[in-house]
Amino acid sequence: MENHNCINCSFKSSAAKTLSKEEFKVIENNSALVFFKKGDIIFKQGALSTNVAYLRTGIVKIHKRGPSREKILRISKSPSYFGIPTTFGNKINQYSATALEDSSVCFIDSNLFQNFIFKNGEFAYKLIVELCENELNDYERYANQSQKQVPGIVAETLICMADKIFNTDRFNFPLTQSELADLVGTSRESISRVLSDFSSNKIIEFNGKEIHILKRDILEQISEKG
DNA sequence: GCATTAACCACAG
DNA sequence: CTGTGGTTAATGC
Repeated sequence: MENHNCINCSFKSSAAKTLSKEEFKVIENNSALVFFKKGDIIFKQGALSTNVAYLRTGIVKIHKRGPSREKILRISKSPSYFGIPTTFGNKINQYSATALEDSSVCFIDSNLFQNFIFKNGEFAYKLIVELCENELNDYERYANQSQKQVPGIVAETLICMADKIFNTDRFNFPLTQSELADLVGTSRESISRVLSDFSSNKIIEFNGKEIHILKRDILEQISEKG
């Protein structure tokens, strides 16, 4: 287990900021800080879940086995909890989490975590806010994605990544094309075609993993048109 | 009918 | 892992 100091951690969640010195002492002794490499599995669907997972740094994908392929449910960026539903909703993990970039994760004993929720209203409230925001985001994506055509969804996803994850129009795309297909519910081939199409129309530029959004206005139009 | 969209397959860098 | 061509099925003028 990594030596770690929670009270001085510069990656605290907004919920954790409400904890007292004493509570940090307790959390320090009942949590583990683990570093993951890109591609490492953080926890796996089907395994027993005994901890709450907090993404301290990095980016992960949350994914679940479907009837034929893997479905990517969400991309989660630090700082965020990403194992709450699977810890409290069901003893067994209902989904997997895999690091898309080098990441660090705090695993917190779930009994202790539960205790904070009981004892500390502000902590609980902050947590609920985070869970609600995630849920609303998911609803938004589901509503859009089930009705847009492939270019529309891909455009939406690129814009979302630029705005919410990387905060720039030029970034290293964290997913393979096949994973992007699993995220938006289409085929790998369609993704390849749409990206080439965007590229030949000079809407985006990409070589390998690096994506550069050249014409954001057009991309937004495509996203809205569906 | 004819066009469009996208999935599935196959094969090649 | 990605790019492309052929084929097929569904849907919409």
